[in-house]
Amino acid sequence: MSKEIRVRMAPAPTGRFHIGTARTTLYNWLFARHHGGTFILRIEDTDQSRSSQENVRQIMDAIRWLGLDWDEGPEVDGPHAPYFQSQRLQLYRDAVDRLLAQGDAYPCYCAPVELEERRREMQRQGIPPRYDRRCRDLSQPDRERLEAEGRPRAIRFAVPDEGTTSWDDLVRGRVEFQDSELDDFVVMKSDGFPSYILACAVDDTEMAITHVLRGEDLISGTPRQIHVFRALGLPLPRFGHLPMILAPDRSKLSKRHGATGIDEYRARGFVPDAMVNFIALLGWSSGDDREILSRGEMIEAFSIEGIGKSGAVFDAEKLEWMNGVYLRQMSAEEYVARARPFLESALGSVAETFEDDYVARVVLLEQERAKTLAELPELTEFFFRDPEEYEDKGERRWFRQEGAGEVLAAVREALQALDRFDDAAIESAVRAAAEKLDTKAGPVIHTTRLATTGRTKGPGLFELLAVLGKERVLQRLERAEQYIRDLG
RNA sequence: GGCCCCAUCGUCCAGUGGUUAGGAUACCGGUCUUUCAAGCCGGAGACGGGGAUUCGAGUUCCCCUGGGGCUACCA
Repeated sequence: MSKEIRVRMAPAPTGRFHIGTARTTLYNWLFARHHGGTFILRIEDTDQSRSSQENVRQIMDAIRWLGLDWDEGPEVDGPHAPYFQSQRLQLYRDAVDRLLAQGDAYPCYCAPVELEERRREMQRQGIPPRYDRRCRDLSQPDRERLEAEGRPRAIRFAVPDEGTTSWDDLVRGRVEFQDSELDDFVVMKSDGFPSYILACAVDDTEMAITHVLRGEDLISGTPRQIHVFRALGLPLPRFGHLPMILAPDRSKLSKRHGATGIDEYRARGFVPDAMVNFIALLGWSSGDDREILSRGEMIEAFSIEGIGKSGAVFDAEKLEWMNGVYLRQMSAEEYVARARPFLESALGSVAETFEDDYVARVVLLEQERAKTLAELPELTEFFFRDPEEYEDKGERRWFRQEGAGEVLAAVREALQALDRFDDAAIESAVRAAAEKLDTKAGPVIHTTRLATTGRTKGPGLFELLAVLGKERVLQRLERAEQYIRDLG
């Protein structure tokens, strides 16, 4: 019964691609995929001074990194190309001309500074700051005079004085605004570029968008847009306004709250699947208790009914947990491939000095411990460099113990004798050494760990030693023995 | 200030008139164990307030309170 579903994400390239934008993108994508519809990416670069190519690139990078592919849009094109509003100016001009011809819009010659001044004055008097419509009923001679003066002009939409504009919001139900609350909004700026309200309405129609899913911050623009659609005789899409993503203090998430850009999370070692899963659950629920959902499961379960109405605080701790889950369930190949860049940027080119296989075995040892890829360099540093010092706590507990040096010597001798240096062989050698020393295995293991890694925690000792390799292990043990002798 | 939206554990979600109000995270305890994690088991932790409707309200309605968004020639 329903025609093909077409949705779009229409970011303005005026800043980084942040969490909130990512979620809107994701919901649109899920909605399209769930219904076998089309997901379109459109760049709303109508703000000439703040848009940049660099931001466009970053936005597309981020969306691709998240794995949300668009069916129509920049670089993939489609039947409604171009997908940059800055390249569709004629369309908006035509629309504005029609509005003008119909008397639904009029030129406004007020300068921004004047507007600003009047706005302040209204605020001072405690009345709602709104455009006073002084250019709405300009006489023809006045217009010609202003025009002759070469005054810049914007085009404003003439909103009716009374009436109500309402729609059935997909997530909120009926929303209603009094037209008397609306002022005569700008539909085309003096630089000849359309305003968001107009461009968006025109494009949504031209691109045959059926559902507009966007942030709640745009809800008050909706009645204005509806006026534009109606004046132009265009069919209305369905609107759905998504709740905001909030900072821990429940205000709108912004830079001052720390990382908000998707690229920042990427740099911090989060993986796309975890990001997507986590963000999906910020304001949407499959209806059951599942927390970890694959993309397929999300697509399958996604519905607008499952979207909540209230704002959701972004809980970075839960994201970390979820990222850990994804890291742990990731295939060894993918995990290693994703981990490697983080090691190299932090530790220099480990690839030059260490075999690929060694690096892979190292990071694999930490797969179940890491919450983010970014903590890998710190976690695995001792695999690439000899420990320069020993943790204080460990030193007091193990190295200053009577006979610590003998313990290490015994372990070293036992390991020295090994031909095969693998987990099992190491384990039995170490345990045998402990037995010979007539002590429990625990203290021997801890002392050995400290001697070979400088730390009190980390991967299982036997696996760790096996990866480190016999030569390095023996060397480090010897050094530690010397260190202990020097302690006196 | 005006308009619009929202309101269940600290946080994210279930719960669509009858539930010991459920799960996840974070926190605490236990267990496993060579450490740290992970896992497993357990604990603590919420319906903002007041009316109304009803035999019965977290669930419906109204008011209050609280929070948020918008209030640009930005989107």
